[in-house]
Amino acid sequence: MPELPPGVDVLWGRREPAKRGPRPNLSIEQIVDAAIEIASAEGLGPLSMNRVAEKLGKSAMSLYRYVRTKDELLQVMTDVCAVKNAPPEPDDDAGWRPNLERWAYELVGLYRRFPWVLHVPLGPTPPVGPGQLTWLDRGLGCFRRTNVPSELRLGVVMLLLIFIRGQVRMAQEVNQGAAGAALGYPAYGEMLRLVVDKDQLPDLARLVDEGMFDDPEEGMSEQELDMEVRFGLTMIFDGIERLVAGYEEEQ
Amino acid sequence: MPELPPGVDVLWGRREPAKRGPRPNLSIEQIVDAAIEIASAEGLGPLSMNRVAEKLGKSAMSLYRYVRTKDELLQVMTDVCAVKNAPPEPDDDAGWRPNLERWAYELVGLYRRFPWVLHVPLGPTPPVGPGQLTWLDRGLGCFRRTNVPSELRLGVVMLLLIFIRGQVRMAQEVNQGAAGAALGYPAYGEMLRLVVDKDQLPDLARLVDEGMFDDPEEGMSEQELDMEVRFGLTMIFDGIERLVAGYEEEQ
DNA sequence: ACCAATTAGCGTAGGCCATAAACAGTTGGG
DNA sequence: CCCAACTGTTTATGGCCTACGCTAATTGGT
Repeated sequence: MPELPPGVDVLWGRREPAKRGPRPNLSIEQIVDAAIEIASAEGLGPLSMNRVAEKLGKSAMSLYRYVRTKDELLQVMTDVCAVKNAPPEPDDDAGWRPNLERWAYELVGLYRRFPWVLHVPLGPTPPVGPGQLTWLDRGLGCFRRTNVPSELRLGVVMLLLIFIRGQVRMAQEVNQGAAGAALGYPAYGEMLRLVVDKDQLPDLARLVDEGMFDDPEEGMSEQELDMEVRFGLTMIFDGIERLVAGYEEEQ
Repeated sequence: MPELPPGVDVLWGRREPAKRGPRPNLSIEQIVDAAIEIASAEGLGPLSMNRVAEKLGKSAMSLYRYVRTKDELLQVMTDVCAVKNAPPEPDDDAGWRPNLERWAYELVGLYRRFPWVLHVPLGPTPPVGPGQLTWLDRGLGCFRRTNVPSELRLGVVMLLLIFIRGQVRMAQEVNQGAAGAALGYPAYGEMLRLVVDKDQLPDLARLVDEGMFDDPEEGMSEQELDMEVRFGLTMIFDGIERLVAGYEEEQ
């Protein structure tokens, strides 16, 4: 059996319990839960091995009996997060589009509830944890009653995964900017007015003049965020629809 | 005049030169160039203030006369990168789609040439540097000869920015995985076969059986990468086309 | 001509961080 | 009972960013 990348054995419960030695006073679940709690409350920045251990009343080094490295902990955290927030089961009576739309908006909700997931650095391999693979599977499952070829299914689901990740992250960025505005920086629209030149950036200048960048700084409501996502997703789904039109319902 | 966020004054050349004191033996351009060189060659990980200073034959602390913080350096680096690789000028005789497609593929090329840009942490505000704003402007400019409303223009260009960022980053991830495969991990398809259960992840299992995850591990060629991007972009552009169809060429 | 103000570059040091290595205490198998 | 395995801790190393203070260079004002 070849060696698996870090964290995979943990996630799939393939780590054999120790036979000899003192009984563990800690568990991976506790560690991961504590880490998730910190990250959810304060972000990835303040998440250090020391903080996690402190929260558990243990020493920092004790964690390394359960986790090979901090990066492994991060990878496991993200997958556990996906396990605890499972994707919706596709409804075989509905069409692929409503199913996939529900899947997409659930994913948006997950990223919005756990923003730090978007900042976890990429692991040494593509995702192989049960959580992320389940999300992938349920996305693919939306095409179960169609004849869409496999490559297209994978392409479409990947496209959605990528876009949703990016979109929610961008929304975070804007919100973060609004927070910085409270710290003394001028609002985004204000700053653009200071630097955007009508001759050098004419098309952008027009939008700035129309005040298109003025409102979002006030801290977008969830509704507005939803709107942004909805816009992009609608466009993508329209594209998908044209692409898979020929294969639909040809059981 | 309100205080601008870090780096903006530098990028727009609004920092007044010192009147008194010894002449600077260094310049922001040199520092940024050196940093970009390091990041391009080895990535963001080995990029430390010490490395940059070392490359310039100076001490680490001397850099702080030109840059307020390391994060400011990173923000400036990304924008300078965008300045030196300017977007294409839209051709007023062509339609919006070919123009926007050229713009999109140029952006793909930029991210592929400077992968570290995708890993620069987000700044305290949305981008306000001349480089990034120029890219935004040229994207918007593709709709110059249409009547597409401003909100839609912005939405479309944002959608493309987000998707391209995510897609290229994902491609990097896969390539990185292939590199890790050389380090002893089994190939991605191999790993999936180890963990994917036919009962729990049926739709994914089918793709795994078909060998859909087997080839990309060999280190995708540029051609293949282009294919992946092209697939997603085609889908998006089809969606955009439907969305803006009503406004086209109604001068 | 000269002093005071300003600035460039550097050395030191402090406070974080991840983690390698050695050690003390606990447990089950032979 | 004793050894081997295992847990949790202590200690130590090396890296990082950067606050602070110093020296030396340069210039404006008088």
